[in-house]
Amino acid sequence: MTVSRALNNRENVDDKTRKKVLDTAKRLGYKPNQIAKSLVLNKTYTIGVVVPEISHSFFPEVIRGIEEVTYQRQYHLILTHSAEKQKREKDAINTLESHRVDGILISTAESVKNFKLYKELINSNYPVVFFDRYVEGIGASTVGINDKESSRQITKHLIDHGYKKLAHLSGPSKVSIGLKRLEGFKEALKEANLEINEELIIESGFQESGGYKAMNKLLKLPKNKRPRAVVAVNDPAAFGAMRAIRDAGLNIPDDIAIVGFTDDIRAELLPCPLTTIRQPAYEVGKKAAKKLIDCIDGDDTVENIVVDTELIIRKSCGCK
Amino acid sequence: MTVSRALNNRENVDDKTRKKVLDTAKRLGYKPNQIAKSLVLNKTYTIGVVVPEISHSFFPEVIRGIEEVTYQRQYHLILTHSAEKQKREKDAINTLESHRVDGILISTAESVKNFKLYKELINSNYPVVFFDRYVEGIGASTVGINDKESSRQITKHLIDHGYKKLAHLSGPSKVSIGLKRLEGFKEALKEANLEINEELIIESGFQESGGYKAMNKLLKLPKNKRPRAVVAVNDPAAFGAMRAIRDAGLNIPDDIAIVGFTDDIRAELLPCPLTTIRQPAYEVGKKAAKKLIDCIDGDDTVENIVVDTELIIRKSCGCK
DNA sequence: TTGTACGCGTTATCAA
DNA sequence: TTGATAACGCGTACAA
Repeated sequence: MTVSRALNNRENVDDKTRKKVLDTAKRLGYKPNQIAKSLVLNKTYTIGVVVPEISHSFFPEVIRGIEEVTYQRQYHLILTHSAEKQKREKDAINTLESHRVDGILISTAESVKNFKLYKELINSNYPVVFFDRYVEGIGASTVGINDKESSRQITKHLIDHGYKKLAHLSGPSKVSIGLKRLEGFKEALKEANLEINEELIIESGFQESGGYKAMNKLLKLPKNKRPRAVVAVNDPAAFGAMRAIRDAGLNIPDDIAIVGFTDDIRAELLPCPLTTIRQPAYEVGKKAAKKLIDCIDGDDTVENIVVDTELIIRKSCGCK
Repeated sequence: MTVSRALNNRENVDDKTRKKVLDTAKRLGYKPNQIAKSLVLNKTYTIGVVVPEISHSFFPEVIRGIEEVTYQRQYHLILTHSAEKQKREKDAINTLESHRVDGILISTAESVKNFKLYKELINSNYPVVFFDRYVEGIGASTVGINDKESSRQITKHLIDHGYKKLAHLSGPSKVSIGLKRLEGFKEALKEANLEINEELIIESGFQESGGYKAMNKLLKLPKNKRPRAVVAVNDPAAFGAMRAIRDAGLNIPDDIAIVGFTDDIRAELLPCPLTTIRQPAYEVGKKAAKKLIDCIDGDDTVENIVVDTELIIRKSCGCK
């Protein structure tokens, strides 16, 4: 016990004893066993992170933000990856619980169809914060952007520059950010008194391959029905769509204009740089981690934290 | 004890008892406590990863590879980030030890000046595998590429196309891959009987900013001493250098040719696509994780695993 | 200031 | 097949 006190810099230890303990600890290469500590304190100083993908742009930046905060606040990070699969996400959450992480940060996988697991987690008082792809109204805080408003804004940008026939490549039907972006798209059309043509709203999902396929469907429409401009749910989907447009021998933006969402690192480097919405990934990571650790420390207010986005105008929209 | 046996699917439990246990466990929402398990078994099924950066390209892919293997083999991942700082790397390793991870994967930070900490780790029989930025000859396995040979190859490519005055933007002087790439560069010059001009070898480090600064130094040389082609230690350094060249009003590759190393996702998208060496990041991650888990499982052979690279010829070298 | 007893949740071991 | 006991390494509570 005296050893424990000495190692933890408590007051009530004789200086000589303390020195002896510390010297011996050093000599023997003693390393405190965090596992035993966790067991007795019922606290691991570890948080779990579940990301749906580890691609090249958005999520690594978010993770960097999370890591920054956890490092500062002396927490650690168990990283899991759902690969957009519901089963893997479930496995991840279960093992994070088993490892008794103090809280969990989640960005939902594309294929998640119901929120029972999340609800159970939250109802059992497990601290959970969603980031980017969130589920609202089930009692957990969220950190994200204003998807609807940002989507409305970028759609309006196209409309303001005279485009009238707009298509939308939408996200998976169950994922919040996809739905909100779709809403924003529709709202912008309504505000401009443009007809909403369901034929021009195609589910692409979040991946490049889906964007490619979805765009090809649009390109198969008779010429007079084809869209003049496309709002993609995110940048990867836009990249796929751009490839489809180019493969069809058409020009961006002269034949078809297109905009994305994310500001992927590749967006500005493309042959025709992509107009998009910049999401501050690093900020999202930091705020999510902060909120989670606050929750762990007893903050039980549920917040929906919104970080600001920025419309980045490049060439693909043909407005510049 | 019977409960433990039932939950762990052991043989010697009566079927009725087992059913009762499982039902009750479910009803109570029982989740095994991995922490307690770890304490008694002295095994956490967790590995620690130390990366020097979480940028947009190489390391996220490596991590994806690591995650794939750990998921399959039922391990978990504690991710730490040294941000290229020696102190943070040290903190990371210490806390990973305290968390009793079963093994550690390390890619060394740029600023690490001595290997004492690594040696202690390895000498205390802690399973350690280095990946990408490795330290050889201290008893740990490594997974990387043949840096020297790849560097020699890409340098030779430039020489074969007639360039005679070559510069090198080198990595930090203490990091293995930087040194090896420098060696490869020199070797290619020697083989071609070209003079090695130390004035044209400048330390840029691994970051874009360093590449920019280093290139500016080269550009300040009198015109007749300036290099005609530049071999950068990696792609980010090359990106910085390209910016410096463009800022000086010069053309790539007509005034100065340049090549990189990594095949960062941005390399092919640049206005002048970058000739580079492709490193199979995902493979590196998988092989490193596999080797580490093998070590944990008792494999005590020290291997230096080399994964193949590929020379990717684009426009920046002016050879195509 | 120092030390003793106990408990965290689990498994191994050995006895019933 | 089931159960009792001890142990993993640590911190809390209390006693000396």
